[in-house]
Amino acid sequence: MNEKYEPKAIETKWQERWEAQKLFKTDNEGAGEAFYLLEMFPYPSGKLHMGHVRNYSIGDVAARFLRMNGKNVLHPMGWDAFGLPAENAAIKNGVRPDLWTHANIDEMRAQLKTLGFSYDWDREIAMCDPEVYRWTQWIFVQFFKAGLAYKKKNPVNWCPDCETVLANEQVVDGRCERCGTEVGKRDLDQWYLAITKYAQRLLDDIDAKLGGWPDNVKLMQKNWIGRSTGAEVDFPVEGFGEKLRIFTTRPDTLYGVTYMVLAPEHPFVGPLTDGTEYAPQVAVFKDKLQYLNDIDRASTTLEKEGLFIGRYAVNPLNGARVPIYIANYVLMDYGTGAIMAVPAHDERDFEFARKYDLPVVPVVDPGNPELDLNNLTAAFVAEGTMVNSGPFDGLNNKDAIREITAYVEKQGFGQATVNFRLRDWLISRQRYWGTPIPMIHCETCGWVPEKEENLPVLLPEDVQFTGKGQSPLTTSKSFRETVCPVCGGPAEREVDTMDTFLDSSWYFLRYTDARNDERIFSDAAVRKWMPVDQYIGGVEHAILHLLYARFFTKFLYDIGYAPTDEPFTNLLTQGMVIKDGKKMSKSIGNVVSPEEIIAKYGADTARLFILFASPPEKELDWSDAGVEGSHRFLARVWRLCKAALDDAGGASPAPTPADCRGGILPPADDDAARALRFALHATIKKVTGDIGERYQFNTAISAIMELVNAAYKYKEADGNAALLREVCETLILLLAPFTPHLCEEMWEAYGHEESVLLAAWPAYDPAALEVDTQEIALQVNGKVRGKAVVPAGLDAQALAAHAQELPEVRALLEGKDVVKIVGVPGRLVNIVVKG
RNA sequence: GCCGGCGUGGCGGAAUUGGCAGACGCGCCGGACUCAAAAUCCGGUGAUGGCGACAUCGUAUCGGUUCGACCCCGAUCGCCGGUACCA
Repeated sequence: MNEKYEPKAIETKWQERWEAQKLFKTDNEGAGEAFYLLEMFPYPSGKLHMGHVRNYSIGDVAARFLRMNGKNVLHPMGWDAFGLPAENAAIKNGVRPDLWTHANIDEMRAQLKTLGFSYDWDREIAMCDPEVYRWTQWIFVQFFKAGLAYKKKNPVNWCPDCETVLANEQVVDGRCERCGTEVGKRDLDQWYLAITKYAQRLLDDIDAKLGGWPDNVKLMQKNWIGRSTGAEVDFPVEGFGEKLRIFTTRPDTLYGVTYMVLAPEHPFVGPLTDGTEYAPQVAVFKDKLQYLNDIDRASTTLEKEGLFIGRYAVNPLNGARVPIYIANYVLMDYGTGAIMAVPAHDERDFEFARKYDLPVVPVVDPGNPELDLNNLTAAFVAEGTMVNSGPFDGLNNKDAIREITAYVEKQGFGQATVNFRLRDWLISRQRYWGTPIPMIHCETCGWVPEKEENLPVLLPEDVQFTGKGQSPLTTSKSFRETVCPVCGGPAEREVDTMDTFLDSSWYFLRYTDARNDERIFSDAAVRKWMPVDQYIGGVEHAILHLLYARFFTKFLYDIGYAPTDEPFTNLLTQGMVIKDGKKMSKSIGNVVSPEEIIAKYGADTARLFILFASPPEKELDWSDAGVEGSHRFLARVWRLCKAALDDAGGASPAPTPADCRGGILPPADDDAARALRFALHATIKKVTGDIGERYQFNTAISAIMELVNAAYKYKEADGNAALLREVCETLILLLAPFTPHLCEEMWEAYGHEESVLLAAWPAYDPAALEVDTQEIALQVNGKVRGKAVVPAGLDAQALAAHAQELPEVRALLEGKDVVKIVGVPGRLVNIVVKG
């Protein structure tokens, strides 16, 4: 071993050796219990950032730990390679998107290797590879065949900057998720996936099957799916042939309806007003709304505005005649686009009623004498007793929901319904750099899928990147013109490509059998590995990616391809990397580049610091001084292990770990040695639990630091060289998942020929943790008043009894009246006294 | 607004779930080594009072439950995240 810890040479040496030995290659037939460990794959932007380093360091520690524990670990990496930046580069600089992307992939792969991550590169996939997107297209065809992919003309979210449509999920605060531009609306004919058909299952399985997911992610998905139960009720309209259907979650308030509201875009608005004196005002009102963008339209702070349209509806329950309005606060794309308004019990309706002087009829009585029901100052939305509701008076309103719904159904006025907030997934994109939608339009046969044996439908290369609102594929005549797979007549290909979220919705399945060119993956392979045992990634994917991936997996399960209908058993969402209280970003200028840190301190230091600074799921506050500290620690470990090795007579003959632990080396059995052994085995126990069960790497590292401190103390006191060597040998194993290069180098110096990754994870020896006595705290009325040494293993009662005899306790109790004594084994004795 | 989460030294964070608050690291202070510095090693470091063994206070604030509360309950304040006329 060198005198000094020099990471540069060590890291390159071991990275080359690992690669040459294919150390990280995983065999589908390999021995050991299968464990699928996955980190979210990156978009190949070209440069790794600290978020990546954190995500992949967490995964790599887990992977190496599991391997050392005898698991057969699948730990793959790939590229979410389709997407806008490549296309923008093409528009701006005329670079081919595929070349641009592959250059970035090469650069990022090299960076990942300099960090020493243990990926099986033989399974690497890039979603832009035709051999991969072939299967993305195949899945789309299966969706189509199952009736779950359809084309529909609809007002869609349109990003004027990206010049493409966006899914609801990709509109964040009324802005494009990708570029931040305000999103508008356009009427377009687009492909959808019917995710709403899976809404109930996606919701139910959150509680039924996602026990290993964080609660906040589960809640976010639940809210996003947004199930609400209620009833649809038909209101006859005076002088109009059709009934007006509304959706309500509060059928108990049906007797309190004082007006109706339609969304301005509601199809009835025209027929109800055309040719009437109200028509011009209605036109003006609708016009005004058009000028509002989505952000203002959706804002709750926008003042409610409405317009009476001159017609009346009739409440089917009590025959009340109520006016019909159109208003800006009712949306066409939820429920039926029409509501019954109950101002007494809905805040929005109340606000509107006050403004337009509409009657407020209370039907739920809170039973609060201080509240004047006939002069409400705000809507009453809580529980209460039914009033003004004919036969339902006197019921609790919760019960009335059930009773009135049943009555409505019996009378044929409507029925109980469930509504979801979740919309079908719009997947068409007017872009080049994505998976072509493998559909063909034929004048006679309509939309038909490309034959599966003809997949992939390749991206054409003879396209022009104009950057204008149409898919660049439109400009390729050779692509567009084709023949109908059904009738053989002339036909046209779909020119839009797929949302890139489709790629990430199934990539994890492909890793199980990444080189299969006949099937999306073999049954045996997917059964061997799926579901992913541990998935690790950013919480920003809590809704979009994780919901889509669940949807795809359920679908593939239903058609017999996936062995489970949930993809990810356990999920760890890692926190952001921040600096000076803000997210690292170029615009703020607080970015620390991983390359810099690796160049200065080495990959091991970077990995160690990023894991030590914070528990994985929390935010990580970057600190340059902290990095320095981590580096110092590694140098300290190096010196300790070198000294221990030299003092114990060098590497030769190389003892096996078992020799070291079992004791062919001279025994040391004094108090100091026993204390160090205790520390060693307590550390093994703690680190094993922290990595294997809790995923709390920061406390695992601090425990290792404590062991190092204890070893130094022992060494300073001229401790036994053989024991010190034994401790260091185990220390190397404990640290190996975190700082693999350093540990390989030391492991080799300690006389081992095989990689430390192939060594067995140390097991703690319970015998070393046995003690005769232990120190406990002495409390009086819950306040610590002293310490005492007591025999180990006393139960609560025996401990309390023993305590009474202790001189320390007697001293504390002088002149006091003991009420009782509480003993907590191994911890403390609390003496409760009077006065 | 609604739904979550969080609030602990100068800083990052421990306290494995009701049992010795502040582990570990950073920073700072002191000592050893050195001609000197760096590096390294050792020690100290929540606040207040005391030379001192020690005492009092202390986990956002106020109150409660308990022998015992950072942890459980109630109220308040602040920050973060999700979502938002979803009927």
